[in-house]
Amino acid sequence: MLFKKIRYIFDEKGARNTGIIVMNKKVSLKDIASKVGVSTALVSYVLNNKKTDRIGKEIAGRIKIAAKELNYRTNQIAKSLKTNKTFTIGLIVADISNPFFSALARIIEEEADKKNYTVIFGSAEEQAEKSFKLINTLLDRQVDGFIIAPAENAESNVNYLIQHDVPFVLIDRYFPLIETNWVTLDNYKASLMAVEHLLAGGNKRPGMITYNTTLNNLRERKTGYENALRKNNIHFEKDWRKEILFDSNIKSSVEKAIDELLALPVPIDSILFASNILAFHGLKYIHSNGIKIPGDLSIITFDEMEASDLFYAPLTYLEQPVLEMGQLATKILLENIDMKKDPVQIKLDATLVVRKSTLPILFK
Amino acid sequence: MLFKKIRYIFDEKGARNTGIIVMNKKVSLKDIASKVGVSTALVSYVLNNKKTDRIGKEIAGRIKIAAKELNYRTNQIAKSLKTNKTFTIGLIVADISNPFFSALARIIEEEADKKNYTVIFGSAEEQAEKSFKLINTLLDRQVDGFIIAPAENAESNVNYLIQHDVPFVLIDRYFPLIETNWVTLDNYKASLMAVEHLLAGGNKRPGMITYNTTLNNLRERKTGYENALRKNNIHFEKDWRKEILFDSNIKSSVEKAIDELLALPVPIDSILFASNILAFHGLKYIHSNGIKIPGDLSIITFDEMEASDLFYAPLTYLEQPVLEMGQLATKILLENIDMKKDPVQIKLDATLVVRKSTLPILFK
DNA sequence: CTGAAAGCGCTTACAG
DNA sequence: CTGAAAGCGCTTACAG
Repeated sequence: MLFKKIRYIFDEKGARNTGIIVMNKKVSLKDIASKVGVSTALVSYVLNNKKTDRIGKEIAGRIKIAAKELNYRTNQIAKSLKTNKTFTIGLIVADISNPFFSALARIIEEEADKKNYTVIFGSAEEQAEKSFKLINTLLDRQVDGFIIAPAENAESNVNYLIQHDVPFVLIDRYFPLIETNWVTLDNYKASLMAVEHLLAGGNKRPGMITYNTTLNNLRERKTGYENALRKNNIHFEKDWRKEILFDSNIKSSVEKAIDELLALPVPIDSILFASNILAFHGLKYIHSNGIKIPGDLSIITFDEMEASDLFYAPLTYLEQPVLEMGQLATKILLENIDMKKDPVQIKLDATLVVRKSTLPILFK
Repeated sequence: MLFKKIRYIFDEKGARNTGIIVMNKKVSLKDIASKVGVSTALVSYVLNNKKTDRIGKEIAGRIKIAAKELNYRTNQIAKSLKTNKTFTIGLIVADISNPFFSALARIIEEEADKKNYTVIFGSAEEQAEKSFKLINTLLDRQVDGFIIAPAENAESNVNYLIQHDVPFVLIDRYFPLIETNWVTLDNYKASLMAVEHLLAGGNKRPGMITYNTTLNNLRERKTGYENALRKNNIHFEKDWRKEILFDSNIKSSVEKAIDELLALPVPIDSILFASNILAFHGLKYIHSNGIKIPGDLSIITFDEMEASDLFYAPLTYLEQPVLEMGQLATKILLENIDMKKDPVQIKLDATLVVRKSTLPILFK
């Protein structure tokens, strides 16, 4: 990756002297300095617009011209070594190919770029050990900070960052006991809203399909569901809620869960899915079993479900403010990189997008 | 991002001398060297497993222990400056949040990680200028090479990389006149196969909806379509093919295209969509107009269309071998980083996944 | 078997 | 207004 470059040797007056072909060499400050006949220090000052008041206009002009002529590009690695700053942030999510995370990645990339930061990413697959490995790999590369969607049981990772004074912002999930920056959805509120929407539509026995995890975002979705029932004087039967293991075969687990929910002595009449992936598999199964939505079953889910636009009953869903989430996380991180600040903790509201899958019973 | 670290001063024998608290300092080779009482050179050799035969076992052991005790982590920036190698690759695609590209990103990340490479990404939004800017930003950061899905008219970007001797592999698209590494789908063959599938099902007038672009992957899809008609003695009417502008409102452009295809004196009886995005919008519109698939219209599309699993007529599609594509591109790139090689050009076959949307007319 | 020294390409405190 | 020099944290050719 070396530049083939013709470098000329110049005398003090800048007149071309000899043409010597130097292969595989990028042009450095030194090349500019020797072309113009000044020190590298001066070149550095001029190109970085520092001490502008103290440097002769004429010489500054000549330096800039020479830099352009030689097609100079600063070696950020060298600069980083000296300044101890890489203008790079590490993004660690569960899986970059998950639509939610890739949407976030895109937004973070754009926000970062505005401030001349670059993004390195890694997928930790919901595994704390993988995440720890990634953190260290990226720290070795001297990233200035992290945006992380932490895995279950990754408290130690987060504490590691705190101990080492590394700026970071958690996204999507956080650990209630650890005082740090995070930006997430108000999952409790969203879930409560979802279930109350089901109840308002005339449903009496809402079920829930979620993951079996201690991740607080999903725990809050469970609590929201429970409290919505309580508030509405509906006794919560624990058989109404099914929890899927992260590392199980999601498809068959969801199918089994639905079978069980519908085989109850008094079956549930509606389902809240805790994620689009769960909803996708659930919907396919429900549909293939000839169960009518919303007639037999009302359905609501977290996360946008574009896939259901083509379904006869497009799904009602809780839309996450991904744009705001990504922008805020990046903003908070970059501020913390510039200067250590007090932790900022932000819960954003979901938007309930009502569609056919929760049509009230009256109109079914 | 500095490590708070307690550093001790040791005498030549390695016995702890004084405890001085040094804040915000990462441990360096020098710290290990002074702890063990050897030169940094020796420490470097030991930790990199170089010249192992020449270094005393005992001293090597002490160095390794000290490194572990001090929690040493090598500063890759410093190493990169010296070795002129960053173990970083740049990934430039149109949009990282596009499922096709985020799937590729995930695979590339994994392949790269196996060889201790890290990935920086950027979205060029199908704009050659944005792509050029990204290339330079990442070059400044001394990436070792690139994987790029080049934008239309980005030949100059590619030539720039060639001139500067930067290793890279094009993915998804390439420029026929530029001799370089690339991995793409055999778009011509895939398109031919798709149209012949439509014809074999009894369709007589297949239409096509694609983008108006000179990108060769999409051009090949056009040629494949034309040649399939020719091979089967069907006269190609140019009104059968509609081309959407990249920067138009995709949804309304697709709707207009479908209106026109169906308003022909003798309307088309089937449609090949050149991408999942086109198909998604097309399908929604077709469905909302009460047109039956495959009864009134057979549909086939490029790219997986998970979304249509829930549709009453799941789409027949041409599946791209994303895994193979990502792995090959990464492999070729890393080989080229290690040593300059002759260009490798690979076309991979699509898999035709037949589903209900192209049920033969006999069975409609 | 081991170390002193130079150097990667920058920045910047300091001296003039 | 300008430059010489040190130093960021590594690697490695060279000398012993």
